[in-house]
Amino acid sequence: MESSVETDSKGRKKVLNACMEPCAIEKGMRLIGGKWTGSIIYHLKDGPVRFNDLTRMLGGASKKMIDQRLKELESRAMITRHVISTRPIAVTYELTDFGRSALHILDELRVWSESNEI
Amino acid sequence: MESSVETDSKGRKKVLNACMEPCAIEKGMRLIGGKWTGSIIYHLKDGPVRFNDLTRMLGGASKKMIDQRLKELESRAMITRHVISTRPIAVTYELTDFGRSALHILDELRVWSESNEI
DNA sequence: TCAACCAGTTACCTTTTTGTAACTAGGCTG
DNA sequence: CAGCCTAGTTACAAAAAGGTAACTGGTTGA
Repeated sequence: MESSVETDSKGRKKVLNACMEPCAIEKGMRLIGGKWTGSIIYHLKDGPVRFNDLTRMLGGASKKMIDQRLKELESRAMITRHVISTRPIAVTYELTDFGRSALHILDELRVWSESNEI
Repeated sequence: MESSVETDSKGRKKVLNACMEPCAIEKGMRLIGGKWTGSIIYHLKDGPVRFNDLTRMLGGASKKMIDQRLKELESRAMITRHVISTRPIAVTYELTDFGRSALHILDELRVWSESNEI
């Protein structure tokens, strides 16, 4: 991440340590920066939540969106899906330790964001 | 952000405090979560940087991308643009105090992201 | 029986985003 | 003169993302 630019005697520029494709910040953003992704993680912080309850909590997001994000998060091992009953089908989503490790970043983001209000 | 779901005696569900449209986390993500946005802010952390130097540092991003992001950031008062010479035109971009206030979040994101490597 | 619940899924359409490559217009170097 | 430098801009095309609303197939309660 410590990129710098050098100029040789002829004015030709060269970069040291360029961020090729995804540098750490970009990679991190791709994990928690998608639309609604951060919000979903944040709403799981107090324990397992059921699918339709999530859709209700995140007023602006469609089921399709939430379904997509949940699948992404599960494939990255940030949440787990548990079927707690098959009769009237019931499912909960829960943070893994890895998912939980992102919470402090999201919480700082929330505090910062709330302090930006004018 | 403290959404919860209540069920009445008839099993009907109701949400308290649903996140309508953009809750704090979503709003924050829209400020620093765009593609390359976080990286640009982060690369300005040590002082003013020139346009083409930024494009060189962020190897994977096109000029168009960077141009767009810079304009967004400027319109949100997170960076400022300075023309330092018109003859051979030269411009630098610099963080404002507001832009700088996002750095600690990005730095935590970077640390977290780097620790995720397998 | 009607209506609401569960957890999704599906098709369709629109919007947004992103990438590519060429171009501006002038200046400096070898 | 060819080729790189400055900071962008432009047009075009392709790809990805997002929203809507209906539907599955079964359960439960009034």
